[in-house]
Amino acid sequence: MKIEEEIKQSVFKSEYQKAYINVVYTSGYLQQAQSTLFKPFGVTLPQYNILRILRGQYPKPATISLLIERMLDKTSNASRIVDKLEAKGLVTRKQCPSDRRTVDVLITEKGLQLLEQMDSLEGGKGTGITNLSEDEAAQLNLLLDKIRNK
Amino acid sequence: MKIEEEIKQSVFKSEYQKAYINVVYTSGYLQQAQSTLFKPFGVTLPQYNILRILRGQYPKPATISLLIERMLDKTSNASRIVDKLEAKGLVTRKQCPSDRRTVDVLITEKGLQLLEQMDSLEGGKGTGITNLSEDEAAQLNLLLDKIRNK
DNA sequence: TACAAATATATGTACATACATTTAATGTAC
DNA sequence: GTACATTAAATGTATGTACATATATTTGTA
Repeated sequence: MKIEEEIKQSVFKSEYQKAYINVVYTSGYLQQAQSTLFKPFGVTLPQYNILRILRGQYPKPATISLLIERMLDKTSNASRIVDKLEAKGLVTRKQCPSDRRTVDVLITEKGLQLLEQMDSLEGGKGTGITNLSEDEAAQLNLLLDKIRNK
Repeated sequence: MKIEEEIKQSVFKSEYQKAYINVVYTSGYLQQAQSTLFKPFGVTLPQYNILRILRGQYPKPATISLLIERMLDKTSNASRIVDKLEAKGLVTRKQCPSDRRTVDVLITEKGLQLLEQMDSLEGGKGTGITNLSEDEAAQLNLLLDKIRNK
């Protein structure tokens, strides 16, 4: 559906303003879809993202700083999301001996197994961007990268 | 900057997965920029969005349902955002006489003046999508609309 | 009319975000 | 080596999101 219909606003100041709203709206749309998909697994989207980063590091641990650096939303609070994951037994946290300010966060076997289950879900229909051709997806990536050119 | 560099992940499962992450990341990037811009005015982004909808209706009031329908994030809680705006004197809320279940929310003079100030900000550099040509913005809109084709 | 279903809004709770502050450990200048 | 700045992580607080539930009102229907 066109963005005009989605938010029932027919007039935009410019194609730019429309694009801004469209990016934000589509992001919400995609995240909500994925969040619904993940619900049965008992992890939220931010928690899932942290788990994926940790799997990328595995079997090395990651510090909180590294998690922040790689998170999609850099201003979010990694400490507290790791709290939740730790409470569920999906990660462990222990003080790093060489620099006692930092914390080694490591995904557990249980965490790895959970991700594997969730992968099978993603493997099928994927990320929600199923209506585009590969070329269109690539084109979209170019345009989005260009937006962030500082 | 390319999304690969932004989140320091060099490998994606597909152009689709990359596009998903890119949409979400870029949305956060744009919103954070706008939020920073708006900070001095003492309203958050969701609050600003509600104010804009109310101005669109002015001098007619809007119900909470109408606000939800037009909000970018439809699952958010309009009632509580209106609470905050009311506390700041930017909107008024009163029970509608013809249907006492509904509430008439109306932007105040103070709210209109605030928006006008903020417009001047937006009017200049605009929405953050300043690196695209008009054609590219239009192309982006097409691709994003297509993603949401159910 | 009575009464169940639908609608509009508000509220409770868990989680996350945004941003400032705190605490502890490390690095560096003198 | 003490003093001060820097860094890493945690914590406090206000706001917002997601979702379930509650409350009041209206609508539809037997």
